[in-house]
Amino acid sequence: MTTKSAERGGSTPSALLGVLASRGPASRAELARTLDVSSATVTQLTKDLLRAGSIQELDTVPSDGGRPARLLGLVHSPGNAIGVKVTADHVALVEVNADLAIERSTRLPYDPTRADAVDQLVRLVEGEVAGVEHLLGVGVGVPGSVDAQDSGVVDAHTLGWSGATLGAQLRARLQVPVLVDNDVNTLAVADRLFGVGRDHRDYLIVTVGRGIGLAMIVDGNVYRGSSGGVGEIGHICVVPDGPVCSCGLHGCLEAVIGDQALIDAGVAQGILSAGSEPAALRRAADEGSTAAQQIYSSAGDVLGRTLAGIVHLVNPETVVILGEGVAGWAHWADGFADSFRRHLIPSRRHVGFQTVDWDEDTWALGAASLILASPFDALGVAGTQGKLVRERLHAHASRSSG
Amino acid sequence: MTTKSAERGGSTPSALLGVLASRGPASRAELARTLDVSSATVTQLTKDLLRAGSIQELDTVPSDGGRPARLLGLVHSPGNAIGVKVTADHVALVEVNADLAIERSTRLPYDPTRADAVDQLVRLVEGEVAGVEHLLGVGVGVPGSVDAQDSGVVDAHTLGWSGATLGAQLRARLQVPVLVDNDVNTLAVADRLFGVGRDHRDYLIVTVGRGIGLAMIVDGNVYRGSSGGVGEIGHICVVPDGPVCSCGLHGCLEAVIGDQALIDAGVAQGILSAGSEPAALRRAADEGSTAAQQIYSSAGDVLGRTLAGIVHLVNPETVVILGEGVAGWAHWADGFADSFRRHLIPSRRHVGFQTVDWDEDTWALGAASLILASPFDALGVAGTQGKLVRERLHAHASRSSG
DNA sequence: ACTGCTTAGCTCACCTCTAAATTAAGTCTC
DNA sequence: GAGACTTAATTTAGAGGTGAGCTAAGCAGT
Repeated sequence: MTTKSAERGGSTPSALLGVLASRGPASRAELARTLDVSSATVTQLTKDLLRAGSIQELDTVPSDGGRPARLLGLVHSPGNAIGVKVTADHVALVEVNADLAIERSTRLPYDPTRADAVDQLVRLVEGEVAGVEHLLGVGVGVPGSVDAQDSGVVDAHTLGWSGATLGAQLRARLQVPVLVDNDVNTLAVADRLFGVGRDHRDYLIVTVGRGIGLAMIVDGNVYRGSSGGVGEIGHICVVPDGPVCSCGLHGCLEAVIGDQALIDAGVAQGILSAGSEPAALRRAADEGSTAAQQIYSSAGDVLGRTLAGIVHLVNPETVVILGEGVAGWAHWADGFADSFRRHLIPSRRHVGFQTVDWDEDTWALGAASLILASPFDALGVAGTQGKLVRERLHAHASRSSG
Repeated sequence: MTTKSAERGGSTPSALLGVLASRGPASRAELARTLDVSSATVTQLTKDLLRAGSIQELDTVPSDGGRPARLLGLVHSPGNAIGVKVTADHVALVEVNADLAIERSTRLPYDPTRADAVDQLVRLVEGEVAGVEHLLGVGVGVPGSVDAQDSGVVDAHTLGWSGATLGAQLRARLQVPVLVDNDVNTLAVADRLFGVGRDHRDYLIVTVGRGIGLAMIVDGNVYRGSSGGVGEIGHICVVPDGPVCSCGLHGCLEAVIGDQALIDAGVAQGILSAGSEPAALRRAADEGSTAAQQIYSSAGDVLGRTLAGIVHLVNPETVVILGEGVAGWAHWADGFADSFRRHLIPSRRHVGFQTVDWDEDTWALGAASLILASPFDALGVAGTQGKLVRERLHAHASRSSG
């Protein structure tokens, strides 16, 4: 019966700063269109921000038939954000500025199965946070489900974590805002802010690699479902009574086309030795091994069939494919494209898909974007911590001495 | 970047009337909780409505520790709604009052493949509308995708319609507000207002019968996707290279467990004659035919596996199963329940499912609920037509002579 | 009867944003 | 170079909602 979020708390001024920070100078009219508020509101808010010294008038852009626009820009950079991606064997950290440009990047070995794993992680992040000036906050991406971004309680099968109070412990020790979310969701947040998603309101992000993940963008926001568990497509059954999966079920998508499954297939065919890395299979395919190519293409076939079904279900505008696996996408592509089209009903054949360049920092960048997206969090997904980020944004932006 | 709907247009006073109409008298405090607005707002709005004569103070309910509440109720019934469900061979119509109680119900033969099919439909509805006093509007459910409730352009493969301007034509001739939506979506709207969905914000509606359909409720609202096409699960491929489907693809869910597929299986096993009705198979199973029971249970198995995958994807609180097919649910049940559980990862095993009693009027009731839900349409899904319904609601409620 | 507690409902100051009208500052056309 | 047109920005009145603090009206224990 009810639709409004309980406490949105006037996020518009922060959103205004956020746009200027992440996209550079803009005119008032542009801001009004981007933020979908009236130009009257923008006039009011910019007046306040000008008086506070947070923003300044810059050049006038040449007219194209009407009154020329006056660009507005930030006086100071509003500060940096730190992104942390946790995996089963390492932690990747990045420090980025307000437009998600990397200032520093680190990878550290990490064992999440230790009893004091969370404590250990806190220490690693602490080292990174030390000495960062004007830090807006820390974003964390984990391979598992998270109850809420601002509380940050993590259930992650692949890390062996259940009910880990990651958010609370980081917050307590770091004394900066901390947001935690599922790793694929963080990619979706980043993509929506800085990537393909700027032009879409309803679409899917799919990751291929060690696991197979998905994030769903609904009406412009990442949809988290009833308990933060949207997108567990790695455990959709695609081969009844198929190979056993790490989750205990049979024939899961991940057990059929995840990195390990592809390697196992390579070993079974005698083209890889046991314990090979995903890159080894890719090299084999690159070098012309038809067996390796066949493994990729039949994985592409399964993925295409599965995603076609998902497209029937959720009717996205497009599908964006990400993850370590895209490095070998050239080999997936044929099997995938054909299968995807072939399994779509005619009225959905227009739905496209695209891969996006991948880098080993991309996961951590996604995590950092949780912080950078807080100004735009009109639904209040980021809760108290998001509000803290917005306060810091204002404080940093209006600092009196540059 | 933007999240707000452009024009919500103060639906709260209408929502207040809507609650009183559909759920009966309530106290101000109850209204505030139900509508998720502050009690201050309710005081203001009820004051206006009391002055306008739309509502009146009724009994005082006994206290349970605090100040006793004064119930508020409508002075006049705000009027009736008409629901229309279109199928490939007939049209079902109901007239309901504000709490979805049936006042009249009709079924008429109908041929949607005729060139003047839409015109014909308009005439049928026109007959039903004539003489209805205080009509709030007409809701229509169609088996296909609809661009938007208030424009009502229909693409329906099973009816042979493509770009049919159903909404415009009905509106022009009937001179009352008309809302059109996919039939499964109309069930979801009804369920959310009057059924199981009152207690859920994120869940799924699944229909079994001639086709297999689904509706997704996201944050309390029916999600329509990028082009009104959410829920086409009938054409998810569940058996690679399986039987050919009416859509031209192979192994679609509908081609495997739709009514026709079950009948075909019965014919193949020699327990049904060609051209039998779904009820014939059900009777056979009722009477102990193990072949018939086997058909149902393996259909249940496929459905369970598919829905488990969907639960992994969208993380609903629960799944509600509806449709003509629930008449034979006792036979589906074993195969389904086992398969559904078995294909869920442990952390999702708590997700339940339930069937709801079905009646041949249920589809048309869903259609009618589009009208009754307009007062609660905070997102503006129902657009201009929804606003017209709200205006009528106010006009009827405050009419001076009862 | 008195105190404390709970829930219901009202008043009021205020906040956020909007629509409409107005002013500002350019380009284009003849 | 005078209007016509276009787009940018401001002003103003007001819609629609909130939160805090208040009063009202019951219950329960002493």
